[in-house]
Amino acid sequence: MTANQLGRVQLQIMQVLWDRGRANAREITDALNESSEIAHSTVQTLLRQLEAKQAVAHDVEERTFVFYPLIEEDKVTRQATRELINEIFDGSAAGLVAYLLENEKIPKSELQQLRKLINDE
Amino acid sequence: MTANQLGRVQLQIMQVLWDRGRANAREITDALNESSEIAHSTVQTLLRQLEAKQAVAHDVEERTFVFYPLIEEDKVTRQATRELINEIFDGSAAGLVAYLLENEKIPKSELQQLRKLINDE
DNA sequence: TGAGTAAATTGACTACAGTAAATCACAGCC
DNA sequence: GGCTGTGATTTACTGTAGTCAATTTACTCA
Repeated sequence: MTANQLGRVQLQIMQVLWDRGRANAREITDALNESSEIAHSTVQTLLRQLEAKQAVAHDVEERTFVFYPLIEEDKVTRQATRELINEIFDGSAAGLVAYLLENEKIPKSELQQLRKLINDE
Repeated sequence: MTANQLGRVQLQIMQVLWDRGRANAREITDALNESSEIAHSTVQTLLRQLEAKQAVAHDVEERTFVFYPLIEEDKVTRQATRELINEIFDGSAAGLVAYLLENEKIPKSELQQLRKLINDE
């Protein structure tokens, strides 16, 4: 199956879980509500969807569900990045790097670190 | 709202148009069929959707529609890249660059050019 | 034992991408 | 004038994300 493709809000939920390791639905709703309004039942629906695609699982503790991630953040990062490279940058990671250097303003301090990185390659 | 957000196949259609400047539905279908099977009527449906969201427009020539892009490739590139940075890399373009340098094998020859780029910054 | 509460479950709806068959319209041909 | 092929239009269906309200379930405590 096309298992791990996440929607916008689904991804936000995963990020809460990656962050905390485990959390119940209420905690996730509260966390998401810090950036934008979302109903608790919506979060629960999305948790189900995530469970259906085996992105998360849950234990029962004190009769509430405590969710935890099954897929790794790194895998999602890699996959999302790859998708951008393939669909937009014609498969060239270097093309994306060049684009970023030319078009995104990167703070001096971070540029310094990147310079180090690239010279070590 | 989600105005200019393109689906997977919609993007492929746009790429054909950016490439050629203009093309009729048949030509687009043929181009897409080089990589994977897709019915002509599907392409036509998607062209309508693209027209509805004002991503393309058409002229009539010899009673067939000749489509051309209304949105610029650059805008889509920028927007897709920004989305990745914001959703996955916590808003940090430098973070994405670092990730790419560390995780994507970039050919030596291209690394050389990137080095030049980054040192000019 | 019954009220209150918190969580889970159910059900319903919108929106959109992708899929494509069926049908319509017309121009050129025999 | 009817036939055929091409392209446009119509219609229709699936799947999935996101949205929630309403209902059910389960437990606590007064």
